[in-house]
Amino acid sequence: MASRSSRPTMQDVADRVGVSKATVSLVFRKAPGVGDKTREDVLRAADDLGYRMNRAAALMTARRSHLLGVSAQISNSFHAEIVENIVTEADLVGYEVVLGAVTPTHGEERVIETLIDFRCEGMLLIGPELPGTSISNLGNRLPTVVIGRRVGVGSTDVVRSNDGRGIAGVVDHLVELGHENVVHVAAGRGVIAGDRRRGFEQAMRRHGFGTEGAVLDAGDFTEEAGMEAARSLLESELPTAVVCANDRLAVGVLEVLRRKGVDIPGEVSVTGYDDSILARMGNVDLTTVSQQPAEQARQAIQAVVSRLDRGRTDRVSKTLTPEIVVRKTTAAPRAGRHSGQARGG
Amino acid sequence: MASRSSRPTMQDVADRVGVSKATVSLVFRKAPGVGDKTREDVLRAADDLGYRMNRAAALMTARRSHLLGVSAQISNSFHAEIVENIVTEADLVGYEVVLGAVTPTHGEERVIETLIDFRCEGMLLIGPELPGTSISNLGNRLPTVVIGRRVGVGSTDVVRSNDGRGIAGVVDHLVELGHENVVHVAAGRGVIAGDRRRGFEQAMRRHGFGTEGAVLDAGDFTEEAGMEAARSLLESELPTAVVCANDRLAVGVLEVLRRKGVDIPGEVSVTGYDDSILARMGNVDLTTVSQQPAEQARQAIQAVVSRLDRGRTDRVSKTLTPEIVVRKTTAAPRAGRHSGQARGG
DNA sequence: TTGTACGCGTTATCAC
DNA sequence: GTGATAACGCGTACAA
Repeated sequence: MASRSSRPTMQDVADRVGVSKATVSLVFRKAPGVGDKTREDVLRAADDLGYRMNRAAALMTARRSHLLGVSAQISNSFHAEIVENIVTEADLVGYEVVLGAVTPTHGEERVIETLIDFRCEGMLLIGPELPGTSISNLGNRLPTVVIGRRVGVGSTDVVRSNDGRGIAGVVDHLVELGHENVVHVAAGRGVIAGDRRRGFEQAMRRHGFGTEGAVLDAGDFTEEAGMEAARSLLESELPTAVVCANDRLAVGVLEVLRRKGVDIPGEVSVTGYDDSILARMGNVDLTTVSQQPAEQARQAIQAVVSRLDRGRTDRVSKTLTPEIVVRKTTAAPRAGRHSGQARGG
Repeated sequence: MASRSSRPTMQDVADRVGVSKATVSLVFRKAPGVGDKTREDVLRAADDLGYRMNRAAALMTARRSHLLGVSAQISNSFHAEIVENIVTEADLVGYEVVLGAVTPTHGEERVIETLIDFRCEGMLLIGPELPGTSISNLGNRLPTVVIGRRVGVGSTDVVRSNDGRGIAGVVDHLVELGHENVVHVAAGRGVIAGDRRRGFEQAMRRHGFGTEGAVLDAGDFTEEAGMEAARSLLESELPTAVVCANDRLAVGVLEVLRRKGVDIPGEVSVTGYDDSILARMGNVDLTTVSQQPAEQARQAIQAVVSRLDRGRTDRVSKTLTPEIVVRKTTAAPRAGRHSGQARGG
């Protein structure tokens, strides 16, 4: 009897049916070249024995792993939403996702190395803050898709939404409402933060406003940074509108302003970016910008898979057009106010 | 020269130093029995060659993998917060986390099977909705810790916060404020939802109120379910307070009530559960219950690791005491109102 | 420290 | 077209 103490192996299944290991392997990989009857027998025997393939063993020699690495900052609900869509899409094309969580104690480089160690064939980076050269190097090692930001160097695939245009839409909206004194709460020196900041500055200048002193760098994309930025704003005369680099910052800003009794949007308008669940719900009702996470996930999977399964080699760079979502945190400024920090140009 | 086209192997490193594979293996596993000079030589050679261990190969024969599987619903920011803490804690004790995302298209069973295939030695389930017997079976296969819920059967380790008591604290708080007409928005038939629902009913009865018609089942823990529940509440006379099974439900409830012009907490008080970022921030300011995610993560890691590294065999069941966090969505009911749905008992 | 026998699928290559 | 045989991959474990 082929019942050892440990788990059944492929050989056990083969013995039971009276075929060779190789045949069993073919059956499990759904490869052609096995007769219908044999195939059925193998599957039944495997089922009887409770056999499951040993992934470590398979991974060791197989050319393909059908594994995709995804690095994301899961505390960001926008990232989480993209991840969910990626998992679904990957499933549809026969791939499995290995998810690496980027946290304050676990940097992106480390997460990526781990994903590679797990033999991922392709890599999806959600909103990476890595330098472009690092991303480019990674892209040379294996098919990589950057989601949500620009990459200046190299030939890595990119799926993103036009951040500059998204922020410009927000500025246009505010200017239409009559705002002249607008401040941007930026999120540090990363590429995404930079694009949004530049988008803000350009839009302001286009409308004839200066940008001197109109940008306040919160340092990163968290609620805490937003709260800190708001406290800093409160130290001098408030602008009539605050354009935040993402929803989390906006939520932090709202939190602090509101606690100080500032009426939103009566006294100050506030906007976010991402249209995350945070923005859509519960008394926040944030005017923000949608980045179509589901669509970005779909395109990203298409991009890796076309390289992996169909040998595509040319660079894909897909830029979606973001859409402003006007909710309740923006309104016309109070009459009689003068512009303060943002001086006319 | 040992430069093949493919990646360098352990043998390449060994050849370069003039030692055996076995020695190199020992060095990389930080095992004792290698002289200091040899160790240094090996590390330097490995560095020169750009050698990285082949995890698949190691996993195939090694007794230990030092991998922990974590199943979580990352769209839930409370889960995400626990995951982040787990990653950090695992790091400190020399383990790596493999994260499985539970989504609408990816059930828990499937996620867990995948984690096992990856050779995880221990499993951490965050707020699982699996039947107790499935969890118990899993616990018999490998060290498992359930986080955030009770498990009636089996001897699986559990780290949780006392949900019944948490909800009771909320009810006490509302009753103290003078509420008599309180409705609970429940989240379906899962264990967590059940505990909270029962906690609600018991607390109400303890205060002398009936529970007939005082529970509205929203079906699950999402914002959408909360919105639907709120619409249903609006069809008849509103209660003076709504106790939701978690923050996401509460946020959905708030969203709909507020859009209908209901004053919170003037007309209706609303409470959540989890003290997630959703509750803490941005105009929501939700009265809720803290479950100490960092502490739960810490204890959960301690639990698996004590089984894995120190051979513990007795069951661990740690129940933390939740703490109510009173914010701005609860207040005394308007004078002159009569109790409606929740009839006195 | 070092041989060296595994472990468990995969992938040629070969026979019918 | 079906299936078998055997070599192979890359560390680990254990005896020497």
